[in-house]
Amino acid sequence: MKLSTRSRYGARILVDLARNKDQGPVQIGEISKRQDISVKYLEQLIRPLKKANLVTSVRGPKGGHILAEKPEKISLGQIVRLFEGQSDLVECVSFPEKCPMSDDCQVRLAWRDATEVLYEKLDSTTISDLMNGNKPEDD
Amino acid sequence: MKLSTRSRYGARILVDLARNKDQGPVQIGEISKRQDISVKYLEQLIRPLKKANLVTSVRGPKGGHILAEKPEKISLGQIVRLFEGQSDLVECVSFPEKCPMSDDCQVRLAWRDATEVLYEKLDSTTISDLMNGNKPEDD
DNA sequence: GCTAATCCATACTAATCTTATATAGATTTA
DNA sequence: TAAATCTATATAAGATTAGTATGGATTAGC
Repeated sequence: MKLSTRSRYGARILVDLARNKDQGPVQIGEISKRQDISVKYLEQLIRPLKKANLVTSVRGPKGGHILAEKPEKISLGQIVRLFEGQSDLVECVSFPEKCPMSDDCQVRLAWRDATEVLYEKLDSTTISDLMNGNKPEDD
Repeated sequence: MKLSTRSRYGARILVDLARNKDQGPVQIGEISKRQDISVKYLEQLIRPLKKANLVTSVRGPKGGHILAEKPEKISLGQIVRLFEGQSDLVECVSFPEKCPMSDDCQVRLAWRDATEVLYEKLDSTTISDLMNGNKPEDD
């Protein structure tokens, strides 16, 4: 039960943008150096962030990426839901039809409740909570 | 971010044993039929459950498997920790040395807190909570 | 117009993990 | 003696992950 690096990197990218938002659009190359993530992989990760309206971009020279929302408005929950193919702990939580017993399955309800508790926590943690501190560029 | 089937099956096995604890030792063949898990796979899954002292076994004819603890004493948290190779959401939570920035990384602390909240919930959910209901043998 | 930059799509791959199944027995006890 | 657990290891198919590679199209500052 492990978060994908995409979620972890996604969080780091947004924290990086939040930290550097005073200096105008932030270029992928800069993020790449600071976060040690390849430019090409960053391109892949930023795309969904843009689709989700968490990031906007400026094209052309001096262009780059900017947070589209205030850091207080972006939560880890949003990021994780965006990047995890399956955001529930078990499939039958969101797709009860995958299991013939789902109707009155106590175990399913337990996985569902645990998933909910987890996301309550993630949803209440924002980029703003994470951007302070002594340059924790990692994880 | 998905639980392995081993955790899910582990929970189902223990619930099955709890439900059938009045009829003496429960044989792997019976569990296999009820839970639709192969005998050989069940053997693999029961071994760690025994090592963790959640199940005891009786050998020989009429033998089988019995819960070693009361259902109220076995939690989903124990099961998940037992079966998930990595029980934290991200590696650096338990192994900060994996990341050079772990010392004062805010993001790491957030993943740690989310992991903790999740396990608080799993630890407070017991097999006893799951064994009632209309035969939910699945998930 | 040149160039720095984002944007887009897709393909490939290496490695790892998952989910079993298979094989071949040793041991225990009704 | 036979039903059952126990042990250990090997194999394999499939999925997923984490990236890299390829090859460009587009935008806009200078």
